[in-house]
Amino acid sequence: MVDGPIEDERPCSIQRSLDVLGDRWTILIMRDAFRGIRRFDEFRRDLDIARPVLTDRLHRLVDAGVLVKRQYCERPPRFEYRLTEKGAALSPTLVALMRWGDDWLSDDGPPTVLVHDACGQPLDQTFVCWHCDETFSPTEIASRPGINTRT
Amino acid sequence: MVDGPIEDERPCSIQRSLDVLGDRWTILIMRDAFRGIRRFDEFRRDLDIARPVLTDRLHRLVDAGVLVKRQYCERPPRFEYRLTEKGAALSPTLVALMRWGDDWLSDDGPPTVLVHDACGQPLDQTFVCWHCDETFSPTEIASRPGINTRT
DNA sequence: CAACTTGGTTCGCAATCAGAACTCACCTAG
DNA sequence: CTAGGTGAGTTCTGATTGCGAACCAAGTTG
Repeated sequence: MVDGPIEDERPCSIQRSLDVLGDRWTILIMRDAFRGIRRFDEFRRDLDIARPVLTDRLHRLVDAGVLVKRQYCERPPRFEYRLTEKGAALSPTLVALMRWGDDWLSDDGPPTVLVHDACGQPLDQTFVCWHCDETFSPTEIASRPGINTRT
Repeated sequence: MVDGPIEDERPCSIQRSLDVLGDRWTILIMRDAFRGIRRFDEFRRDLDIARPVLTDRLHRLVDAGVLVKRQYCERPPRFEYRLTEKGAALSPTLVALMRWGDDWLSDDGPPTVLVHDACGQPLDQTFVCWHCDETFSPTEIASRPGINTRT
């Protein structure tokens, strides 16, 4: 990313995203949700997180609309936390984090490889300009102020 | 992302990435670094972060090889923190976070728009399979265990 | 010389966290 | 019918971590 100024009077979107995701556990909880984990105790065991903290984080994520809590069994009462559309939209973020870890922190090769479901070949994540109809690298990014559609 | 299992005995790459980036300030510091902020006091003023915390985070980022501390002025001694190649490689992650905030947390339009430098049109971030030579959506992702290149 | 700037370090207090124990509703085995 | 187990928490207690304010040092400006 070219380091042009990304000034903004309104809080930047990274800041807003981090207001939801920005603590030590939340992103790991979302990762687990993507891996198909749904129940309180599954999260707890997988992450080895203190119960009160997990309770709090799940509630926050539900409040943020990223997960939904759903009772899937009346008797005994059992609940599950599922990704909403908003939560599922975080996949590019998690993929980007995962790939950075693969590329820069895993000297013995990536623990897990993401592949294109259709052909089984490793996938890549790129920037694309639909106007020029080409993919390009981070060095070709510029930025400009957004248009406030409300005003 | 399809919720196939992403099991791994070795710590997952998201976890590893978060060991470096996973606290309330670090990603914001990196965002500022991308915006061209380099000096201690610039970070401090922009983020409104406590000095001891900033000192600590900058040192950690330098230790992690994501920033370098460089003295650019002898008298008076002045330092700057710059992105390394490893740090610059985080741009897809920051872009993904920013776009999620734009799409799901900014009801009055994105504060800042990233564009393709060559044409000035908004960019997109996608998954691409070079084998099939096509871009695709998160629902078409699968995963498999990585090959341990060492063993 | 005094005041100011940059880039910190050292305090003490406050919020946050982890761990263990407790609760409560239900289910299962004996 | 009781004993024990599970899922999904809540409450209580230290221990960490974070923060704000103050301090410091090197250099520069008035």
